[in-house]
Amino acid sequence: MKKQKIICVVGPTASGKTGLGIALAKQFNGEVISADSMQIYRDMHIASAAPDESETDGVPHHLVEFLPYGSSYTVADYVKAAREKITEIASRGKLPIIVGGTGLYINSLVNNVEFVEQETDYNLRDKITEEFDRVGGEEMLGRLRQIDPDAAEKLHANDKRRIIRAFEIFESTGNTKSFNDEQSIKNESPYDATIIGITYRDREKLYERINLRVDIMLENGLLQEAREAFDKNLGGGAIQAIGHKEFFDYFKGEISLEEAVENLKRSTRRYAKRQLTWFNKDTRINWIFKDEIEDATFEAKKFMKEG
RNA sequence: GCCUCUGUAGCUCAGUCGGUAGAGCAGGGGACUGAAAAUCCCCGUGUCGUUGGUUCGAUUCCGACCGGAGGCA
Repeated sequence: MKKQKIICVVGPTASGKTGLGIALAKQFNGEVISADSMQIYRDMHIASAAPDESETDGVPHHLVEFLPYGSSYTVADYVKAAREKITEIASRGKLPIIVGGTGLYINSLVNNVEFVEQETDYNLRDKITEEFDRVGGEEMLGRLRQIDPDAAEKLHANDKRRIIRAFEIFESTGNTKSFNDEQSIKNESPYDATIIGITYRDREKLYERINLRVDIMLENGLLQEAREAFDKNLGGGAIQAIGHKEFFDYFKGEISLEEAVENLKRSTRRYAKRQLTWFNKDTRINWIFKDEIEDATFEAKKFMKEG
């Protein structure tokens, strides 16, 4: 079976993924599928740095700003939607270009992780969470060791979310997390992916870009957008976004605007660092260092020819 | 000019009754399979301003010098 050719553009925030993705789409007759866990939501255009129409320059963008602010979305939802988009784009004879910084989403898609067809059971999750809060992490990890020692071994007692999820899987599917994980990657990926990573060799330069971008977002009305999010007071995935929550303490009068801005810049820097940790271990990535080369698009094209 | 205080990790500072030092923040490294921009784990050597002296031994005591803050003239 011939594999479907796809291009992925990954990297930390503020590295220039969006621009590179668009440039490649224009030159190779492609369409962009976002792999960004925040750009999926509406009403956070500025904070999520979703591309403007002036930027996209006619290149179709998929899975961007299509969900209501307060809704929930999961990796499984993402992978399913992205696969459909890839098929659809390819059927039109165009090249699918995945652009984004959410490592979990990209990895799951490219590695063909197959999730169990099942809705998230939030009631079950709440129930297990209550139990966790009652007996503590050590006890819960001990119990997990009884049913799924392999999973337990990889987790720390403080890793509440993952311990809870392990029980959630066991109780809802009857299988252990480690069994499910194993099953999920049995089938070979249908994609022939060329992965291009973009970043700066000098971390300081990346951080300067981040700080600058936050200032620009503020000029573009970030505060107003955050204020609206604060007033909406909704749950869901979007409330986790960097760019809104950092202002909430300011709106409550607990910190100054200056402090809020500093917190936002710091959160973004730390996020970029985590993204780099994620991508750095993926040996398939062809890296482009923006502070060392003159033309990122030209460099990216070389990798595409090799692939 | 004189007096007092001060100079320790990138920053703010603690400390050593003389045996070469530690917190917070910043930062670094790692993990990651249904919340992932989330969540979790690990990481502190720095000419203790410079230079002499006392001492077995000085970042710690003494002197001078060079910075900084304040006070008196």
